[in-house]
Amino acid sequence: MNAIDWTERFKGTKTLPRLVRDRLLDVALIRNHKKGYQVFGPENVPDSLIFLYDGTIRVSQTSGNGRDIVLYRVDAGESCVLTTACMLAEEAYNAEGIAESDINVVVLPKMSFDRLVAEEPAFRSFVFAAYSRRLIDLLRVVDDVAFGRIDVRLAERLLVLAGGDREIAATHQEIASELGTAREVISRVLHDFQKRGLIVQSRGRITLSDKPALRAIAESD
Amino acid sequence: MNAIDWTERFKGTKTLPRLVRDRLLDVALIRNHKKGYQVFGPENVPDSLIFLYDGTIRVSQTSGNGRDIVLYRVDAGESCVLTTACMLAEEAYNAEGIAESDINVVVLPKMSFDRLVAEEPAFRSFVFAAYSRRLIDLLRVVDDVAFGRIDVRLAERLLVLAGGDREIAATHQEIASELGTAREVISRVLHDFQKRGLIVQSRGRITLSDKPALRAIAESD
DNA sequence: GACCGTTAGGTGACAATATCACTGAAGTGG
DNA sequence: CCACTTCAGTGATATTGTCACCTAACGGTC
Repeated sequence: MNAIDWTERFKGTKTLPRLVRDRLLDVALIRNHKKGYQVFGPENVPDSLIFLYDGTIRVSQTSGNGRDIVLYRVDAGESCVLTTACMLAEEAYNAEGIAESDINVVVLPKMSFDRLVAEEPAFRSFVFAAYSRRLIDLLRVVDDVAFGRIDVRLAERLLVLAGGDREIAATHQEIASELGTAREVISRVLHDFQKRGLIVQSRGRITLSDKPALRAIAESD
Repeated sequence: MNAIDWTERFKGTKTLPRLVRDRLLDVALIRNHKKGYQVFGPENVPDSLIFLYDGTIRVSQTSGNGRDIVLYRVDAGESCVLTTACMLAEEAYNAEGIAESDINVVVLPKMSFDRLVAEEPAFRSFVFAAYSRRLIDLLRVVDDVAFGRIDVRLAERLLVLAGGDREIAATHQEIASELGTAREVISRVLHDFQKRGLIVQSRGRITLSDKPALRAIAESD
């Protein structure tokens, strides 16, 4: 028996009968990983299903030459369905999931997962919702990359990264990897934002001094 | 009882017990649509699951100003899982599925679908495989758009569109919509291909006269 | 503090792609 | 033949990406 009842944490498990939940607590493992750990990747295809109990996982795609783009983030309470896709993929792909903070994950063996999907409607719709959510996320990424302007996308991402705060601790390179572009491009646009008084920069740090203006830019599409 | 046994056509249904298949034939509808019909779209979210018996569906995304990009194609024998994602989506999205030829689809009510997923492992893995396939497809699109060169992508797409044939009946605008770029860009690259003797153009028609060379360009990544 | 290596960021030149505004050429239906 | 529409070509310009190189800031060490 585990110390914590993680079944409380997930939409797909918290409404299940006590008996089923106890069985789950029995067969699932809880794992702790440090920030920076690769949860999955091309060379590291897990054979179990992963539920994120605590922390954030950043899922990104890497190009041949060193450029990256962030596809989406998995937050606490969500499952990481791309791993299941990876299992089934015969084609090459190059997405990877990196722990963006220290994380706690619940690892559910494939067999238990299968049984749960079969027997529990609530869990089933949880899983389908997770898949759908990711599909929609990817649609958004495609739209942004194919049709979006870089200043609009940057303003938007700055606001997301800052969250409720005014400060972001990130290098230009890291932000470029968020948006799938080159560092120089980010440097120039940030420089422009600074000249217009929207942000203040120091090494490895950006302060959003005019969030409303950034929001106006982000929403100009 | 339907005239044709469509359950023979799909990986997820052809291995099912006769009894289950007969039940399916009973509850599902077969619909015929003309080329150009919108199978689903932002204004047209179906509440049933769709299986493509015959033909091809082109799934594309539309930007604010008239640009498009093709996300993937649904071929005969596959299911169209994006519709299920659309049902669950609370956010706005702008993907649509258009019949690229006359099509026959099997429309399965959501309830029957649910029951089938619950009761039949073979059907369940068929559905999960379909989701995974689309996720992987979208990863590829993101990769291409974010990191790919336009001449490489065009060469690749020309070969796909031609299939076993040497000729393609498509305007520059249509090809631009495949790749999510502007007509002028396609015109210029095609012009270049023609000067290099790789293709011959006439109005609304492209002949691939040197496929090996195109393949070499397509694979130069 | 002085020294040194590393990383973050700035910048100019140029290439690739996108946008805009226009042109003419090729089909279509009267 | 003549309008009319659709398709394709092209120059000018804007945006974004690439390359080469530089300087500034930081972190250790002595």
